[in-house]
Amino acid sequence: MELSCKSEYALLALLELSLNYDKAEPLQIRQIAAQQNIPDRYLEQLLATLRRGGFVKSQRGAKGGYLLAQAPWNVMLLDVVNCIEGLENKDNASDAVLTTERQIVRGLWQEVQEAARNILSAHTLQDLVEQRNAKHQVDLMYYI
Amino acid sequence: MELSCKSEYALLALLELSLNYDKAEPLQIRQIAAQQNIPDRYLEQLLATLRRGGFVKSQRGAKGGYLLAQAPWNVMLLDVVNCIEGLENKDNASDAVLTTERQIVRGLWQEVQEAARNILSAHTLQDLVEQRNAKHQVDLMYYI
DNA sequence: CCATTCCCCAGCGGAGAACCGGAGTATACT
DNA sequence: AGTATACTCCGGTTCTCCGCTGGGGAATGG
Repeated sequence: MELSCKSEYALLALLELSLNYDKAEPLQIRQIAAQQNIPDRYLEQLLATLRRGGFVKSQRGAKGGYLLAQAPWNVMLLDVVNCIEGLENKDNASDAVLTTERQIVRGLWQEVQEAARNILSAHTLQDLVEQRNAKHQVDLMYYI
Repeated sequence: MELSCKSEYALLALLELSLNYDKAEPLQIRQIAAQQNIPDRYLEQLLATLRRGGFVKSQRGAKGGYLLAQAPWNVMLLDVVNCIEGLENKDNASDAVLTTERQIVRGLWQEVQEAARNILSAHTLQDLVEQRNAKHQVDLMYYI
């Protein structure tokens, strides 16, 4: 389980697109990148991956950009991370001759991974949006 | 949170040393490496790290080798992984200007990490030993 | 037509993982 | 004391991936 810079960028982009979900016009890479301080040429690749994963739709040409392909409450964060991080089917069954001790350590690792996956599959993009809005409310209150 | 090959090797070595804990004589790198199919010159480095971390004691010279520095039930797996993986205090507070969205994503990541840490701190080397012995029992039953 | 925007491929610098060698040093056995 | 054994410390190599940048091409709206 990995939550690298890559995943962070992807989640930020999807969050930004979620905030824009009700509007009809697409968001452009540049806008998202500027908003979240992400290098735009890099974000482009991540969005391409997300598009291939079916998370976003793209529209080319002038006034083009990206749109969320699914409703924010239907997108589990685990799926996003898996898509972006690559499902990494490790050679866990390789060698076929794992010592008893190795099996045990591997079992432990499975446990850890599952705990992580449980958390990530318990949240959707919608949750992030709501957290963001809640936090924004608080910030506004302090501002006033 | 990372459970790389490195950590696996380290845990295997410590597990092997735990099985040897009651005996007085030390285990040599070669023996551990051969037992678990680990490249010995690599294992050497990991054991050096574990020694600096206070997990094992070394004895030089002929009939030398490694010994567990603490009782297996006192060694939390989380500590081992932290020692071997490096505590990696990321620059989470860097820039100081994290967007609201970034804070949220970071919070999510904290959640995941804590879940992983909870599991790793809930187990000690002793648990691994017991699992191993239990599994060995089963294997013997099948063998008979 | 043409500016805009996405699309694809390619590479680069740095970091870390996994691994290998060699010279030095402490210890035990004889 | 002398030698073999084994750890210790220093370094280097290879490989992969991450984060990032660049160039050329294709589609689209005005």
